[in-house]
Amino acid sequence: MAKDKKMVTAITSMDEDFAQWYTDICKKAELVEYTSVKGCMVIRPYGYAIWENMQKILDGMFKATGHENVCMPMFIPESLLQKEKDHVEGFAPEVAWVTHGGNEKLEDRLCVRPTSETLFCEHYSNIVHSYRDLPKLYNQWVSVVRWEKTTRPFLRSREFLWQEGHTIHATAEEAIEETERMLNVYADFCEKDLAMPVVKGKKTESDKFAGAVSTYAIEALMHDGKALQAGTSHYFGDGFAKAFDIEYTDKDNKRVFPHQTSWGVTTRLIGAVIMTHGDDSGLVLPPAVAPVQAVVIPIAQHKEGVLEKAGELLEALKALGIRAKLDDSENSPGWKFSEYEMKGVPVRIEIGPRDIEEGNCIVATRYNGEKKTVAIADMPVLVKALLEKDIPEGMFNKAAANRANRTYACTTIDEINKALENGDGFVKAMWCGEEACEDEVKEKTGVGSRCIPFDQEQISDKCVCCGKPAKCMVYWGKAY
RNA sequence: CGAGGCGUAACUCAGUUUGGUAGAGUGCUUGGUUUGGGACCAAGAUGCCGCAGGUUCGAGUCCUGUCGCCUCGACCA
Repeated sequence: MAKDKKMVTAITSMDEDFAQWYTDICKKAELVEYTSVKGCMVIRPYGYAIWENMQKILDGMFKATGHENVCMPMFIPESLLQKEKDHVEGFAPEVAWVTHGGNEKLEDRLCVRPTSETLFCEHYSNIVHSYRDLPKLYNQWVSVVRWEKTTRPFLRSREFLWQEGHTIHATAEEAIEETERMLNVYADFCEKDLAMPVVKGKKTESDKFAGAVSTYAIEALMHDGKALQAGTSHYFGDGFAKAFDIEYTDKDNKRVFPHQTSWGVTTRLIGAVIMTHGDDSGLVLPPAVAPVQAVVIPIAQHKEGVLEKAGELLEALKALGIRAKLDDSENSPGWKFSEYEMKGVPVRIEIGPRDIEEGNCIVATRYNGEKKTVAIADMPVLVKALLEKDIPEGMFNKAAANRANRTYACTTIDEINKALENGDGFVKAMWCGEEACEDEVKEKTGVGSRCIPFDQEQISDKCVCCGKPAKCMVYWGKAY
């Protein structure tokens, strides 16, 4: 039976087992393949193409805001890693140490970079001497290694690809401005290009990056109601400069410590896209990062004229700058429909003998399953409009609606627990600012603080935990 | 690091209880018929049963050890 066959090949439904659904998509959409090293995966061409598209857009945004790309070494000497106390304490447990061949005996052990603040600092101490040398607005696209205990494709791997921006400024004001600017760049990218709504905010003290004065983050809510940190931006003050002896001479010939920032996003964004937009038929990609934006599927392609017409449609799409593909393989049309749905291709165009006779084709949009008949002559322009406007907006609104349904404003611990009976989600609740209350909320409800959003609301005037006067509203949630 | 699960064909797995010639479906190759939601028929190829010891006439199956992977928790991009 055809029905049984479909059961065999279908992915696990997201309601049944969200984690399994996620891994099924990663494998079936040919994004990743496991390797013999735990937590280290092959990012396959289709998955890597998504990352390349993300890189291209983000890199353009970085360049537009004055940043330059550099490349630091992969290895960090232990002595260098240890210069900033909080930083090393945060990262030491998960660094990978290098053993090497040959006779060379290293007094100073080397680790593989878990992040590159220390390398940038060492470099800055060599090249920053005068206020004329500032600012330096650097970024690098590399991989880093953190020896995580449990791993999942894209969400937590031991080696992952990212970009890390590291900037150094004459004043605190400039550095703080930079920190906020880059958080906004990330938020814009997520919302416009990934169609993924995010909450911008500040991390609590306990959740700060190791060595930072303050950490900002964008938080997104996944389809299952769990929160995912999609990007971070840190303000370091002059702490690293002091630890690494970075000093410059200002206009008044005084020795001054500069102020630094760092900010990053990773291939985790691919995981975020999967878990924000995906459905039981597979991946759903936002057009901006989809390796294939439109796929043309010929029906009864052996019949006279069908492949030729399909080829014309392909060329018409390409002429408008659309990343289009024609699948003229021998697989059945039904197989192709399922295949490109699994791969999340935003738009599908069907063309068969019947359509050709009528001068039409069928345009199907992935995220909402809509199919409509369109005159062949109008198709390319229509598809372009779909890709640029209707689909990203529709996807964003769908994700935003899901988040709204799963966002609960609560004034007491009991209310939080009651709200979470409907399923995981964001909890908006007031906080007094004490770490003890932060911990207690997590212990009693399972949700931890995600961030203190810039857009504050007055849910009540009392802390959700201790009832004392509240300082701010916090977004709480279960984290990935 | 704690708890659970799993390692047999490219993939998903059966076979392990009770030791006796290595199995199925999918996929792959070839030929033909098909094509508007994972098509059909026919013929074919594919195995260090994770690895190492042990018990035995004989081990995928029993014993010991080991390595790896997955999921869930705690920690983290």
